[in-house]
Amino acid sequence: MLEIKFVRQNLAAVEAALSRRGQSTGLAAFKDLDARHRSTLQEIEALRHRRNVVSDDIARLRKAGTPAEPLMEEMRAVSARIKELEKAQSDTQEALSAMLMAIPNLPHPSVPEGKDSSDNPVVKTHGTPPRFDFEPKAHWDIGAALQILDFERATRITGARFPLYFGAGAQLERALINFMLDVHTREHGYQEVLPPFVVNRASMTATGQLPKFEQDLFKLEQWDYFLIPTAEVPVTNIHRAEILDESRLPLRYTAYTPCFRSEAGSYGKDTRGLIRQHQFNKVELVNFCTPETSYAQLETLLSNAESILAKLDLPYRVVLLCTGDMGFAAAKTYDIEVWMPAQGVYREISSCSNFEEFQARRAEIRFRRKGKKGTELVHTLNGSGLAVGRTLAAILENGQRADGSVEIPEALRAYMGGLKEINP
RNA sequence: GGAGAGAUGGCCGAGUAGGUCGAAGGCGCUCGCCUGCUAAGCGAGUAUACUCCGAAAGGGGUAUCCCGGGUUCGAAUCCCGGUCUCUCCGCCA
Repeated sequence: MLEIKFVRQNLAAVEAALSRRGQSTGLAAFKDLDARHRSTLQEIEALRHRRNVVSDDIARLRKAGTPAEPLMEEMRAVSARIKELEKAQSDTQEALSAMLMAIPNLPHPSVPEGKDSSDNPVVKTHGTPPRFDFEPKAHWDIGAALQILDFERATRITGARFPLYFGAGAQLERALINFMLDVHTREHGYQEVLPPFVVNRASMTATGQLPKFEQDLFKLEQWDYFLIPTAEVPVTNIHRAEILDESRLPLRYTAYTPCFRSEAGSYGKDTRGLIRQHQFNKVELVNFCTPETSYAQLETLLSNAESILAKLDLPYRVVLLCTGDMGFAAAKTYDIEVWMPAQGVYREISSCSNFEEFQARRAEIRFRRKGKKGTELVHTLNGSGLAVGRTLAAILENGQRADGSVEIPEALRAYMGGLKEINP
């Protein structure tokens, strides 16, 4: 959420920035609504002041034994008027906040203008795609042949787009989770957390999934609770409504969770394999820091996520998302894309974003500087480190051999009981 | 699922025959003094948000004692609803 004062004072700039995102702003009514809200507020507050003063007078009169009926009579009218104004005020307030909640974050100046993913510049390429002297297979075919992935049976258990792993596949997924958590905690200094996988509406609102994107979420029947689409939600909300001490920043967490996404509107896309599932595993990195350090932290976060791919010897590249491709809450986002040989493309495997104050304002996560009065909002960042299912898919495709076996990256072998390859 | 208790400032914790309570006291923290060696003592200060005035420094106002309603001239204090926490019973990995 943007600050209402900022929107008020920079309405034209906000609209311009939003049009860079390819959004129609719908801010036409803002100015009027905001003005009405503030003038009514002043009126209400003046009346309340009058009431407070007179109430004290009444108390004094009564103590002195003087009748106060006339004043009480007057205050009856004042209170009725206040109630009337408050009712009107709550309507404008609601409209105003709905409007604010619907405004996406402003892109950072370093974010290139563009309309979709084809406009994202590649900022880095790492490793070389492997060369095969045979036609590389897609990971779903490899997985099926090795009997470690079984999407057909998964549909029996649940429905389309749920994964089912067996044997070395299940073990590999688990190995990846442990490997990623170990690297981030031991080498990068993150604190591991294991949060709830189900969260309430306030948490979803704080990180920006609600109110706009409810259709993308799985909602529990009978409860106003949701399955998390990413660990970002529960982990960012750890500190909701807190005022942190500056000395604790940056606060960095890593968390493994399953993620649940309804993938509304994605029918027909990536219908096969592990790329787009309703449930998948992810290790997430979350960072709370001071405003002046957040862009340096973003670079660190990105390199922390990249290091996993580097250690696994998977070729990847980093792209900078353009204005039209960024998520709702982000000010700047890098995507890491891993090489998928069967399709011959780089596929997103991590998304690392700086949200600046956007989430912190909704979540009321502030900090106090040493020796300074007042509070400031923290900046929040997060990134996948990494999406586990997609990493497994990349390992299968990049490590495949002509005989149908798959080589396990060296860094993972210790997590696989020394296993070097998965054989049919 | 059944029965009961409770939710006050960074923390602990007073405060109910409704008014002078944004809220005692303690702890913590900040600044100063004293003292001098890693202690104690003394003094002062120490919530958040919104809004108005002001170039600023700063000042005024409103709201907030879990949340939402209600009663009342006036509510931290009374009434209703909700949420959460704790205890006991039941059930359960």
